[in-house]
Parts: sequence; C-alpha cells; structure tokens
Amino acid sequence: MAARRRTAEALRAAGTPPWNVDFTRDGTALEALRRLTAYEQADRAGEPPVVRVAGRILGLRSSGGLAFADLHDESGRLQLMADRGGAPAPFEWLTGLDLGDIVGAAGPLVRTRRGEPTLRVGEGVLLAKALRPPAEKFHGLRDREARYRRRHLDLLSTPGRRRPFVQRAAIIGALRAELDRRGFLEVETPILQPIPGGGRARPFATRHHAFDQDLFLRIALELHLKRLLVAGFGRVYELGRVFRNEGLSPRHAPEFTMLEAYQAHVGREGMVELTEALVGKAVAAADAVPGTAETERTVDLRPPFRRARMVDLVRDAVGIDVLAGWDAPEELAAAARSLGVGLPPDPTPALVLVACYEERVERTLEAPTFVLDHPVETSPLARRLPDDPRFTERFELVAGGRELVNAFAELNDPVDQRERFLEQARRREAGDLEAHPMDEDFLEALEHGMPPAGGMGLGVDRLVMLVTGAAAIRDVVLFPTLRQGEAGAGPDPAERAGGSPTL
RNA sequence: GCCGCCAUGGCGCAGUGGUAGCGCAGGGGCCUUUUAAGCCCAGGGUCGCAGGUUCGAAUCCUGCUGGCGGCACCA
Repeated sequence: MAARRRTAEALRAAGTPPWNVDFTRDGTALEALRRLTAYEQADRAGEPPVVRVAGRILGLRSSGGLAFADLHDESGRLQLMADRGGAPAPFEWLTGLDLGDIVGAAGPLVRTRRGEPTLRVGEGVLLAKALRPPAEKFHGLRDREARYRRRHLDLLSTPGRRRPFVQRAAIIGALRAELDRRGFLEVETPILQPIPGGGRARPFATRHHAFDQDLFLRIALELHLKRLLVAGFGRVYELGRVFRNEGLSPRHAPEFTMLEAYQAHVGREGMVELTEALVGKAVAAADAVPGTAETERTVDLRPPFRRARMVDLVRDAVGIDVLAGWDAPEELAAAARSLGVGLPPDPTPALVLVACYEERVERTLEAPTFVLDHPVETSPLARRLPDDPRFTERFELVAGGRELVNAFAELNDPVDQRERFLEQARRREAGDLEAHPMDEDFLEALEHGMPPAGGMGLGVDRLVMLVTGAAAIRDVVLFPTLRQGEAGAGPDPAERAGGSPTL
C-alpha cells in the first residue's frame, strides 16, 4: 500500500491526478463484445469497431513487450492489450497499473491468437487509483466474517458473487410488479411504534427524546395495513424491513424484509392464489437474471403447491390425533412427551399440536406445502373456521423445511379480537415475552368496521434464499448485522492499532 | 442465553512442544499473444487478545474477543 501511495503521489506530481477524473465511455464491456461480434458477422467490412470502456483492473499479465489486463465492469470482462513497439505510451500506462485500479480505455477491438476479444489500448486513463489490493484473485475472500464485514471487497474481488443480489432485486421487482398489476396500493407505515404488534416476537426498544417516550421498531406490518382496510383501501401492500430482537441463525437475521398484502372481500383461498402467483413470478424473475442457469435450487418452487391440514400432518407424522384426543389434554400431552416433544407448562391440545408440528413436521416439509388450519390460541389475528371455532382460516406456506408465508382470513370481529388480546395479555403477564400486546388503538379502528379480507406475509429473504439456492440469509443480505467487538471493530487491524500499514 | 468447532503476513493455506513456511498480491529484474501467464531475486508475520504450564508454546491449559455450526425462539 505504501508503494501504491507513492505511485499515486508520483502521478499527481507528473500532472496525472489519480482520482476525481472523468471519462466518458460509449458502452459496457458486454456491449463492446457485441459490437465486435457484429463486425465479424459482417465479414469484417470496414475498420474494426473502436470502443471506450471503463472498469476495474482485476488481472494483469505482461510479457516483455506485450501487456494484458482484465477490465471488469458491471456487464462482465474485457481484455485490454498494449505492445511496446506499436504503442509505447499505452504500454507504459498499462504496465504501470495496479490490480484494483479503475480505468477508462479506448481503442479498436481485435482478437488475440487464442481468440480472446481484446481492446488494443490507444488511450488509457486512470480514473481511481486503488490504494489497497483486491483479495486473492483465484480464491477471493473465503473467510466468512471478512466477506460479511467487508462485502465491498468480497464483491469487487469476485464479481460473480454479485449475482444473488441482482436476483434479489429482480425478485422484489417482480413481487411489486405483480401486486401493482393486481391493483394493490403500495404504502409505507411506521417503523417506530409505541406498541409493536402483528406478530409474536421480542422487539427492539428505542427512545424518542423529544417525546420523552419509549418506542419500538416494528416486528410486523400487519396492524397498520389493516387500519388502511378500515380506511377504505381495498388492496394494500408494504414491502419493508421489520426487526426482531431474537436469536440469529442461518435463516434468522435481526432485521429482515417482509412483504405483507391485504385484500378486502377475499378469503384464505384468495391468498393461496396470490401466494402461488407471487412465488411463480419471483422464480421466473430470478431465472431471467443473466448467468443464472447453473443456480442450485434444491426445492422445486413451481406452483401449484400441496395442501395439508396441520392436524393431519401431525397425525400422519407423529401418530397423535389431536382432534380425537381434544377432550383429554393430559393424555395428549403425555403422548407427545413420550415421543420426546418438548411442551410448555400446562399445554392445551392446541399447544400440543403446534409443538408437535414445529418440532417434528415443519422441517421435514421440503416441497412447498400449504399448512392449513392453525389453532386459535397461536393465531390471535386470524378468523375462526366457520365449522370449527378451535381453528382458524389460516395457512403457512412451508418450503425447504421453513416457513415462507403466513396468511389468513383476517379477524374483523372487534369483540372477538378484544378477547384474544386479553388472552394474550394474560400470557404476557405470565412471562411470555412474545405474546401479543394489547393494542387499544387498533381495536378502536376495528370497531369502525373492517371489511372481510385476506392477508398474507411473505419472508422476502427466505424466498430469495430458496430461489437463489443460498444456504444462509447472510448470503442474500448485503450487509448483515454482525457483532461489533474489540477484535472485529474495523476493517484494518494495522491501522486501528495506529501503526503504519505494512502493505 | 447454552454447547461444539475455528482464528497463522493484505488474501488463500501449511505447520501438533525445539530458530514460522508455501502460493497469490506487493518490490526489483527477464520475457511481443497472455488467460490463476511463466522464470529469477529480495522483502514482509508481537501466529486474535490476556494470563498460565514448560528449559522452551503457533502447538498444551484457562479466560476474553470475534466468526461459524447446532440448540432454544421466530419469518
């Protein structure tokens, strides 16, 4: 690095500023290749195309009087070449570059002896000197911590690793396009909330100084979107970050992206249809990203998806028939315990069912499956089944052993809603930190009348993981949350220690 | 929060109690069609941090920090 600083200073002294230089290109590397191909297909009529490209130098090879460099831009790679005899100034320029430098280059396109499309440099301009080298050029950054903490270095050193993030953007764009096409209104609701509701999770707490009041970061989008149904919007959705103060894992991050959509006058079936459509569009959008053919997708995400009731899944997988044993909760609990299923204290039949499902069934559901009819006790915002009030008109879409979507016919009975909040509040007082808090403001909205509606929430990061074949949520989040400790406080231990870098 | 594994030059890795090595990158040199170019030369590391055991510690022990994996909880 010291040598690079000297190089930069020498350039400045020689009247060639190493930064803040402009260069107008006439296309990307990919477009340059297309122009060369077109020229060749036209039987090389006339002069070869002259192009101006700009990008980062990630490979340098020189052999005496010939020098090559690999220029990478957002579209791909183009080789640069200069020879001492033919073009002394460009040759000196090219051999004086360092890996990582960002340059502009102009000249005719040719092919080398090996057939590599190559820009023969006529004019070369240094646009930004790299004082630090990229990571190792063959293996790139392998250390996971370094890759997450210094994502810019990871991505610049290994351009192919940008692809999942391009796919992510394509997926989010497709979700938005499909919802827009269906007439949903995209809205933005508060992230800072006095009462974090709409889900079961511990929130992050923060402090508003001017209000002298505690606020929480939202854990879900649900309650505000339902207020908008009350307000008269028939179809609304929000795509946004939510925050949950819970453990991390390859599939859990403290902040993640959620899509929630609400549609008046449709029930659960409408949400099934919408879910299948959105997943289908997401898959198509991701597959349309260039270079995606070799994506490793372990789960077939083509709709339609299987449907199964939770009670049936549990009965078939675990051998416990919760419906049959509903009136004998002690026996149900004993049966579950004898199979090694962990249960909360005083388990009701519903809690036995959910425990068996979550512990024994969910992770086994690889192929996308709509899991239907969750019990009321764990579904405080969902409408009851008309023919069985113990269960709700809810589903979760599970794929790859993980919940991807949670949806239901929304409860619009303010009396029932109040009772369920009270029940949740009792659990909260009993120490359940994730029980839903009482929310009078939301109840007041419901009391004005909310149309019957279906609602769904989709974990965008998980969808992106499934669609791109990523093993960890951190592989589809650009800058994942990491602990900030002494040892990992900054990117460069040498500089943090105050010593001079030894590069 | 608990359990296990990991941490060695800028990056990728080797080194299991006896003077820290290799490749890439960086520096110097050779080479006019290279593709992780090749060849020669010379550099660069308080082995994550702090203690301990030992004549002697990268190596064994303890604690701490960070990461990864699992459990618990959730999407």
